[in-house]
Amino acid sequence: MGKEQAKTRRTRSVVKAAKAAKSVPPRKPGRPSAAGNIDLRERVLDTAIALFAERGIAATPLRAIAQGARVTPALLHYYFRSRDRLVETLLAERVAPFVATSATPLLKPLPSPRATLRLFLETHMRNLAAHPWMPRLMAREVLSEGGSLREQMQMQFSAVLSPKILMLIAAAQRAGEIRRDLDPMLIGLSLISLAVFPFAAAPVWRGVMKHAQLPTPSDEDLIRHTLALFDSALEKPDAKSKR
Amino acid sequence: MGKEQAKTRRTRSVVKAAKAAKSVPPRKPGRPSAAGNIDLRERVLDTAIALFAERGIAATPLRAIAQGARVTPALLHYYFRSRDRLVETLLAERVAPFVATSATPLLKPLPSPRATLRLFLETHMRNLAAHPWMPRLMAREVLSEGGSLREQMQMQFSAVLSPKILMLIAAAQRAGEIRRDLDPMLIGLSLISLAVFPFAAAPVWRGVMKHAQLPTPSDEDLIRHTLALFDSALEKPDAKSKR
DNA sequence: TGTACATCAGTGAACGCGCGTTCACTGATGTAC
DNA sequence: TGTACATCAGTGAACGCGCGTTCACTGATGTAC
Repeated sequence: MGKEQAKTRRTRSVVKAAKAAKSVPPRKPGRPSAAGNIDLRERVLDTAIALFAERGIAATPLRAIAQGARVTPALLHYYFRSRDRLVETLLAERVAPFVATSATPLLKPLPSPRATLRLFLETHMRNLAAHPWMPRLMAREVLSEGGSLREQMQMQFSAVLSPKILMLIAAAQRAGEIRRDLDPMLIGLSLISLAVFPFAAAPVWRGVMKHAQLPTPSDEDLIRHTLALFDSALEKPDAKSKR
Repeated sequence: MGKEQAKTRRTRSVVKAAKAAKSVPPRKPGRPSAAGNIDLRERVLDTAIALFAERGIAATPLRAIAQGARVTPALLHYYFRSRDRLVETLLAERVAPFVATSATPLLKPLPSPRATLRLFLETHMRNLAAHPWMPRLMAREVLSEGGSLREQMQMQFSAVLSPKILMLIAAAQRAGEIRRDLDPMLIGLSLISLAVFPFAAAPVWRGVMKHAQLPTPSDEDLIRHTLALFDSALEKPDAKSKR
């Protein structure tokens, strides 16, 4: 239908276009990328990841993202080509940098493995606190059986984070810095649980606290508490009696 | 259209029906509830909760549940009237009993608050291990902003579990059974994290372990490990030096 | 400098599809007489 | 005992709706000459 009109429109300018095409080795004719579009793209990505973390990826319609970012649904396809590609983009431009930030202490280890582990825990928790959408997205989508993010995040974790963490734990055990009677794998799992779950569940327990009219701990309180727990939990059971 | 046929069909038997209706004070005429339908209903509920835990509630179509339980989508409406009511039924018949089981140690506390806490942790983790759909459903739906389960589960937790747990922790602190320098609220949060998250994330870390060709800890290993961590983490920091 | 126009970012309206739900209907079961 | 039929559990096909996606199109921007 309208395809004919578009073709006509293009044909009308073929001669001039050919002439213009001859004079453009370094710089194509036409308008270069405009000014405010980067802001717009970022706004869409921010809205998308917030909604995904809140409702789940599969349960969030593109129209909701569009409405949240005050653009048309067609724009999302103009920028990202498809819903799947939008999710991929989110992984590359939001999740991957997040993982990289959390991983920095592991890439420049301190002399003491235990201190490195502790620094990782602290860095990771500050990173989680600074990006509230991340723990919730992790807690939800990593669990999804066919989740689009899951395989990729699983790969990033198993490839980068988890071997390094396991090695640090084992090294700390060998150095006698932490108790030796626990499985390094399970210690790592406990650390991730202590770091991620409280942030992911924050809206729930903050709601419970408010309902009970109790003071709500801040993110900083939570980080301090978890580090204190880390300090004592892995202490070697010495001569003193337990329980 | 067909409504007319149905009306005719009913009209044809009005006389007999009126006669029958007169002779039924205690027991209505007609066929009482059949034999195998309870199994079918349970099968639908089992399928539904498994799929909800796997994909998320909002992302699971009724047709997928019907297919999984080998029934027609229309049957789900015949049994549960609507999608929302199916979710409510699941809460009442699957989630509530689960919460009740986990709460039993809290209702019959031992003399020692610390021992009661430990028993709760153990009971809760065994309960989680026995119902693999539960930790995943919790980890996912409790986090959902507008989740249908969230408010109700939040209410059950804030009404029953969380005050009792907080009181136990405070009592154990007062009795000198555990360290006093940590916020009871944050201790409770850490315990729930340690109990729930590893089970919810089990498919992920089991996948990572398999990929790295490492032996995978069993549920029982995880429970033992977490209880050992509980024992040492809350120990009072005595005279001996830390770190 | 002026003007013609290629190219850009972005849109409104419509598409087919799968969703939850509804509907008239069926064969089996059990009751009444 | 036989028979008429009310009531049951369960179904196939279709409903309207909201989804992701596509399409022809527009006005603004910038370039070529």
